Formats: sequence, C-alpha cells, structure tokens
Amino acid sequence: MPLAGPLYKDVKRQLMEVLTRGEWKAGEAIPAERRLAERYGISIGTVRKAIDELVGENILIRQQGRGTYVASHNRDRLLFYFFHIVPEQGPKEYPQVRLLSFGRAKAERTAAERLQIEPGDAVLRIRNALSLGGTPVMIDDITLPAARFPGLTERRFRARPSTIYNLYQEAFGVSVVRTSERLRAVVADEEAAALLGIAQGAPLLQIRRLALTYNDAPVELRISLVNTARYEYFSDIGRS
Amino acid sequence: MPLAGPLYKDVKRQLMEVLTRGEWKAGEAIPAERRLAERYGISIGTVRKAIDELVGENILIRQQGRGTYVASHNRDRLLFYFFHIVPEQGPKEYPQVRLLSFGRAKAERTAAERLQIEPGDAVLRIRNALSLGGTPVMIDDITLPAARFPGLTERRFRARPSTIYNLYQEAFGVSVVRTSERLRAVVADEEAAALLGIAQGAPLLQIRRLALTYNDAPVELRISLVNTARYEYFSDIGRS
DNA sequence: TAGTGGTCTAGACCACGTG
DNA sequence: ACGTGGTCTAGACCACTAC
Repeated sequence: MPLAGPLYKDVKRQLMEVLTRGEWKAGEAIPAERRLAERYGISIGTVRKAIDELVGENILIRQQGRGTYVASHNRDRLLFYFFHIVPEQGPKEYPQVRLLSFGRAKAERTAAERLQIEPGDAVLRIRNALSLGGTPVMIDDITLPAARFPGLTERRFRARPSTIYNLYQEAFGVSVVRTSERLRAVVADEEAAALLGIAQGAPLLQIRRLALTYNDAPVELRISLVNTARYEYFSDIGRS
Repeated sequence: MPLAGPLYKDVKRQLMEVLTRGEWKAGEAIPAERRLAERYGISIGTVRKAIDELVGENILIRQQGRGTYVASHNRDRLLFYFFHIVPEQGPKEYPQVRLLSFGRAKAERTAAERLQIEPGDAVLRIRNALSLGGTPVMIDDITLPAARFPGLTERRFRARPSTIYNLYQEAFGVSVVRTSERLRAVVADEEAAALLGIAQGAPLLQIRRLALTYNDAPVELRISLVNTARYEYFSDIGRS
C-alpha cells in the first residue's frame, strides 16, 4: 500500500488506532520512543514528531525520565481543560455535583444532528446541579448517545469514583479530548430560578457544549445554565 | 554569558527581540532558516524548533516554498482568531464598526491594574457599535493606555484602512498576539437597550477582554455587550 | 546504574512557489 | 532553475526518574 502523506502522520494514525482499540489504557505508559522507532523501523525523530502532535492534542502526556502516558481524566485535568467557570477573584474551585434526574429518552432532531446519530435513537438524559463555594451556581443538562454507554445506570453514575469524564473513560472507553462551546445570555425560567436560588427573569449564561473524542467524534451534548453573579466564564485562547 | 536553558529557547528569545524592535515588520518575510542557522552558527533543526514555537503562538507564519512571515492583522485573521461572535447558523460574518465616541480619560483602579499601568495614567476611551447582517448586535468599550498609542486621534482612528488591531500594529507597532476573555450574563441598561434596539432589562452577554502582545504584555481592555438573540459566542478549545 | 524523554547535529532529499 | 520550508535519518549527548 502506497504511503499518501508524511511518514510521521502515518505513525500518528497507527498510534491513534492502538489507543482507540484500548490496547494502551488511560494512565498507562506507552512504549519508549526508541522501542517504537525499532518496531516501525524508522528514525526516533520521526516517532517523536508523531508523539509531539498527540501531546499537542492532549491525548498523550510526556514526562521526562519516566515515559509517555495516555492522558487520563482526573480532577486536575477537568479543572484545567474542561471547566471554564471561575470565581470573579481568587483561585479556581472544583464543583460539587448533585444529581437531579437520570432517564432515557429518544433523541430530538437537533440533538441527534449534533451527536451524529439518528432522530429517535436512544439517549440518556442526566441533569445535575453544580455548586461552587457551597452554593448552587450551575445546572447541567447532559444528553448521551445510549449506544456509546451501554449499561450506564443511575446507580452506576452515582457510584462513579471521580469526575464524569473519568467515568466515560474508565467504564466505556470514551475519552473526551476536546470540547466546543457556544454561549449566549438568557433569562432564568421558574425552574432554573428555583434551583439556583435567584429571581425568575434574572440573566443566566447558557453554554451549549459538545464534547468530542478521538477524530472529533461527538460523544456528549451538555447545556449548562450559569449564574454569573459571582462567577464567570473564562476563555484563554492561544495560550502558550 | 552562560546559557541557562536549551539553545533553541535562546534563539527564540533572540528572534522575539528582533521582532519587538520592529526590525522585521508585519507581513514581511524573516530570513530563511538556513541563513539563520548560519548566522547563529547552529544547526537548522534548532532554528526550526525555535520558529516552531513562534508559529504555535501565532507570531510567525510558515509558508512552504515561500518563506516565514511575521503575522499581520487583516480581516481574515481577525475573524478567525479574535472575533468569537457567530450566527446561530451559517458562516461567520465580518462586523461593521461604527464609532460612537472617542475621548481621553484617567485610568480607573481596576482598569489600570489589568493594563499594568498606574491609576490616573492617561487612557483613551473608544466606544463602537458593531453590526452583523445590517443590525447592531454589539457595543464595544475600549480602553487603551495612551502611552502605547502616542498621537492616536479620533480622525486617525476613523481613517484606519483595515481592522482596529491592524491599526495598532501598523501605526504603533503594537501586535496583539492573543486575548483572554471573561464572560457573564447581564441585563441591558437604558443606553445599551437603545443602541441595540432591544428592551431594557433584556439579557446581554458581557465580554471583558484583555488583549496581549509579545511576552503577555497587556495593551487593550475591551468590554463588549452582545445581543445573543440571533448570534452566539463560539469557543473552540484545543482545536487541532 | 539503567532507562526514559529532551536537545542538538549535519546532512540528504522532497514538495512547493516563483520566475 | 532556484530558493523556500517540510520530512527523515542516525547518531551523540544531556537531564531527569527510579531503583
């Protein structure tokens, strides 16, 4: 088979394949660069270039002297990469999650489109209230394609030992790699106002997040409502 | 002088210095990699690694077969990197800017802190209304440290041939490299409501943006109010 | 001490854009 | 044809981690 593009892109693709197959699990080290170079019969610099890109995409993590590891979802990573709500002043806080409801439903047209499934396909709907500094600040409405999360039950969701994304990864092999978010200002309806302890009609920040795994495949749709009276959404583009 | 870290970091620093001095101007090509390697008496791979980082920070732009160029601000770059308001559906649009007011003032305490100047230092205050698809969608309140923009007048601001950031770069050598933004939901006051043609008390998206140049030095503070009825803020983190 | 990733070299050749 | 950035090699040595 002829090689289309650069060699290192091909190596990257092969590494991704092994990762997708789950052969190297989250948190584990992948083989040393020298070993990979031998295995593929190429120069170490080419292996490094392939790994460089995967590191840049937060799929692998290099640690000098130790090895290269498959990125795993823990609290720190959540806070750093995926949780964008910060106090007006002071350090970031980790949110406390309280489950409000858990159920099954059929996908609406727009949700199906975003998740790249068919309208009417089974989805899981999860609703959480997130608290920061002890007070509820945010309501999350999660929609999951049921096919990707077989056997996910309310009990299992409740019993997760760490973050939600960690559950996806550990229990279903679904690694969220990046997200894309759309924001707008809305007014609180009766339900949201009650849950957040604010007046009906108060302004709320609505976040529509699509979470993606390898190859930009969508795996979760999440609509959040945030009370930005004391917290804000922080976006740092092109950080070095 | 002893070399502290890696050689390529030092090369990067030297390249940044030349850029900061304005020796290589925006839009121009920098010397070829082979020439730089000769000049510094190092290997070409090391030069490439230094340039790699500057490219990753959107300071330089590589073009195979042509050369490596100093990133310059034009409409396309604005739209792609710095303008995050998109239609609910359909392609991104370029905003039409209308100047509402232009004046001088003394820096407030919080603004001074963010801009890393002293309270009371001279600042320029510029207010614009931005339209998308023919209707006003956004109000921008810009605060500039006057010291960085000597001789910027209302006429000069009005006469700019391209984007605002292009003006900063071409006329004052201030290259905005990245921004950091904080968002919240607020309600429209009387003035904003009138300018945006909406009801007083309607929800608006407030964006507090700090624009940074080389070495993360702040150069502009901008507070925007966005009517997100038909448009949204789009944030794509960690795109490859 | 052994093994890992990080840096650096000196070159060859390829792909692309321009004249 | 020439000059540019892009890829790839084969190796040396350094910096760090773990034992």
